[in-house]
Amino acid sequence: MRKGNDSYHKQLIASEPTLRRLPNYLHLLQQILLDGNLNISAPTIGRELNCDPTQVVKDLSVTGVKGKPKVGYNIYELIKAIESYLGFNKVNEAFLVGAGNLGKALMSYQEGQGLGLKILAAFDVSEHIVGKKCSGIQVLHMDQFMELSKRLGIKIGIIATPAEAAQDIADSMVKSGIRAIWNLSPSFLKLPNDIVVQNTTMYSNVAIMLHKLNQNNRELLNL
Amino acid sequence: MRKGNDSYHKQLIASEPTLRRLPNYLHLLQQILLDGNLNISAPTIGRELNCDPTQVVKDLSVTGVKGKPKVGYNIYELIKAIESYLGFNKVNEAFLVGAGNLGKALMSYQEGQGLGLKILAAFDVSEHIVGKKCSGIQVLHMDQFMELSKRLGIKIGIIATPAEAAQDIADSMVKSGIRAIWNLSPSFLKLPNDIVVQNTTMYSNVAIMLHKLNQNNRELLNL
DNA sequence: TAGATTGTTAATCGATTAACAATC
DNA sequence: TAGATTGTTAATCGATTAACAATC
Repeated sequence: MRKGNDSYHKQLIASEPTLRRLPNYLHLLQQILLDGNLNISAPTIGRELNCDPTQVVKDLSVTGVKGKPKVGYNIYELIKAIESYLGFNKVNEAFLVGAGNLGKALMSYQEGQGLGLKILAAFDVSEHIVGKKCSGIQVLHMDQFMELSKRLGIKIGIIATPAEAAQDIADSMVKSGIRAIWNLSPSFLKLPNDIVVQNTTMYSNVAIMLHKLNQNNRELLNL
Repeated sequence: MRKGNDSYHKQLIASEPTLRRLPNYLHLLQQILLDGNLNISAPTIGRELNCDPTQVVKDLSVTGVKGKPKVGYNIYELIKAIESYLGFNKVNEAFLVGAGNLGKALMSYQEGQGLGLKILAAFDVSEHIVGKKCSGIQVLHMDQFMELSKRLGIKIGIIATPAEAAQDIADSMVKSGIRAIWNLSPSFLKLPNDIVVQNTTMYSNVAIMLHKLNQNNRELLNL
């Protein structure tokens, strides 16, 4: 199976923690590249990102990029490899539902760094926002969602609505052929198993932070 | 050490995955309680949240709440215990810096479910927003941040600014006595080790979602 | 060459899952 | 009582860390 080809790299499956760290590396590398550097070593990355250098090496190994002892990794090559591994280099077209504050925030992200996603259009039901443009993205009425989504063959849906509306929207998304849903509403979606769902609730982050803070306080009090 | 007291529960340390799941349980329980139910079993929670019942049992055990075989847990008791465990029952006063779309989204969360945080004030530098109110929260100029933060003894800071401004703001926060920082900007902060930092970047979520989606596609193609 | 760094393999650590006794 | 469910203990699984040989 393609044994003779050195440049061939079997797609390794990264663990979720690794997957979560890869964008951090990517972000750092993009900055370092701007500074005019060509190579970077795992220990340097570790120092910058406050994590273990051997873990950096392990994480980066999933991309198939080989570093050189004493020199490190070629930054440009690494960036391209991570982008490719994460699918950030492809045009990942998505529809966004919910053009409130959170939806607008996502649309403005798009203008800057990009998120690996290309939001083709946003949908809402409020008269105040439908028909307007946010960060260059047209906001359409939700009525048009199903037809447009089907016609354009959209595979990724983003939900940034209040919790109550989320399940119905998710169902519509699945019906229209969407395969992956990024759910930023604080509701748990019931969906077929073959649909990829990524829940991003703000709550869990606060929970972890408060717990660490309380833990710290307890240690200070010697409990 | 307080051995005779049955109601005494030594504060167990939950793993980060557990901590991440607890708010999900909490959210479900709050809904179930509204439906008029009094008790809930781990298998039921598991079915609702699509996760393993034994894991639910293990996760809930950190709160110290005891369930009854065949009956399950008392929902109200469980809610109170999780809230208390996560520190959501206390008034966790916080200052928010950055009243753009993301900052506004956070402020509107506050009105609804609450996030376990009480945002006392928001700060920004833009004339367009300074002096206004968002979701009932006053937006002040960043110039006032340090003094007010010190005077009120604020311990939690939230950063929802562009990446460039984040490090300076974080430094100001530390200087003014803040002990925990929730960083929603896509930048890595360099801070003293005793400061609790919770980074929440949108990127990692997209990364995981795209990866799962591509993985799914690959499976469909039998690769 | 010497020393730093990669990259692999093994060891440890921790979380999840399974098994089962206790109990309502 | 019988059966469902808790809750603990053990087994498995997986991720991180450590050790070290390879190599530039």
